[in-house]
This record gives sequence, structure tokens and C-alpha cells, in this order.
Amino acid sequence: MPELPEVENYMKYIDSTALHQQIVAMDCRDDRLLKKPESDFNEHLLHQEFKETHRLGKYLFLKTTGKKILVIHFGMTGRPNYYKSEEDRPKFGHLQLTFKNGFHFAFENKRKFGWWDLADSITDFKTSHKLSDDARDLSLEDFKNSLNGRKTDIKKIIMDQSVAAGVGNWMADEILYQSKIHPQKKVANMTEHDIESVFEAMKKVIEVAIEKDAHYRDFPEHFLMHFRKEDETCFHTEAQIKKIKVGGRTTYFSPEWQKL
DNA sequence: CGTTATGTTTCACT
DNA sequence: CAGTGAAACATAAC
Repeated sequence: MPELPEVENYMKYIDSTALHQQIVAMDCRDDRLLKKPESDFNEHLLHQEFKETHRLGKYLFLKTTGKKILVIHFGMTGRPNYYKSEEDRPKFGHLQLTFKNGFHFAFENKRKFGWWDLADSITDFKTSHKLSDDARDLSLEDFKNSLNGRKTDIKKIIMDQSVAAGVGNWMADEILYQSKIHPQKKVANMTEHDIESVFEAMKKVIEVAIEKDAHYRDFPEHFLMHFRKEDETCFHTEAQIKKIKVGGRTTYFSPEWQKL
């Protein structure tokens, strides 16, 4: 479930668990989850500690006491799991670190779309991966500039990590529901006001989701997440939620509420 | 057995 | 080069 608010949560989780623990071992059960040779990770992680965490979009950066930064992307099904007893090792913990205190840090990844990489700096990583500022900090000016000249559907654009780093599929649906904009509305046909509505909804969704620790059940009752399912009833209209594909991704929206 | 899944990367076109 | 759309990736769960 890792979009911006979930990754924010994972970061806080790591801050309160794996930070400042000396790494004594690494166990890799599938090296396809590593963007560099396993020996590189051993070289740069063993005997080091994580000293600081950062998040940019859906990417998490763990600064070490060594030279490199561990970059984690959770893919579609990733999450961290800090545990002590070996029998508690999660089934899908394909990558794992062990600390001097006896605890383990597992990188659970059922679908193996997540990965670890090593980077020299967050700035370089941001540039080479063409990431915008984090959606939480993004300025309206930068957002408007990114939309300039774009011709495709608004949903595709806000999910573009070079436009609003951190926005994923459920957030995009939520943002467009809150701003009453149809996911297939062409950016070129949007007014200044439409664009500002989307921007404001994006900020609102991010802040609410982070405040609620990405716990969907605690979201306000008018949030799409509560009825983001085909044929559920829209909070504002009596119409039913429709399911379509936009940019290859499953999209839920309220046809009465969200106008093209 | 076929379909689906909250993501990124790559590649062929315009 | 910039923008777009589709495919590929790997695998559990329904």
C-alpha cells in the first residue's frame, strides 16, 4: 500500500526501531530486489548504522554512518518489519538486516516490485530518477509549470512522479474525487481554477492521510477510500461509483460528482 | 484457470 | 529532446 502517506509511516516506524543500531549481517534471499551487487551492500552497510531517514515521494533514504545512502522503494506490496525472534521472520521478508542488539529488519515484498539501491546523495538520485519535489512540499507554481503543455488525462499527470512525487493510484482517485474533476479530463481543457482545486485537494489528502497514519478507516467520511469500489454509493450524490481504466490503472470515480 | 493488484522502467512512436 | 501509451517485470490471492 505504499504511496506517500504509507511511506511516511514506514519512515517513522524505522525512526523508532532500526535507527542507530549497528548492522552485523545482511541476508538476501532474492538478489533481483537489489539494484547493485550484494557485495556492494555488504561493503557499505555492514558495521554501519542508519543515522537519519528521509523520504522523497515513495522513496525512502536511510543515511548510514558510512559513505552511502540506502534507498528503499516498496513497490506495490512492500513494508518494513522489525522483529526479534527468528520464528517471527515474515514469509515474504526477502531482504533482511540483523543488528547487534539481536533484532532484525525485514523488507517484506510479496510481489517483488520493490528494491534496495545505494546512492551517494539524495539530490543526485532525485535528478537521475526525474523526481519532482515531494508532493507534500510542492509549490503551486511548480505544479502549474509541470502541467503546461501536457495533453493527456489529469489522472495520468498527477501520478507522474516528475510532476508530484508520491502520488499513486489511490491518492490520485481521492484527489480527483475531492476536487470534483473527472479522471479523464484533459489537462489542456482545465481552467486555472480546476488546476488550483486539484492542487489544494492534493495537499489536503496528503495532510489528512499523514495525520491519520494512512489508516483509511480514520479518514473523513466523505473520502472516496470508504466507498472506492464499483457500484458503491457516492457520498455526495446518489450515483454509483464507476470503475474504468486510465493510463492502464484501475480508476474509481463518481460520474455525477466528477465532471469532464 | 483466468484475472487482478496501492509501481517503475523500458521501448517504440509522434 | 519531450511527451505518450503500451508492455514488461514477479507473484500471491481471489
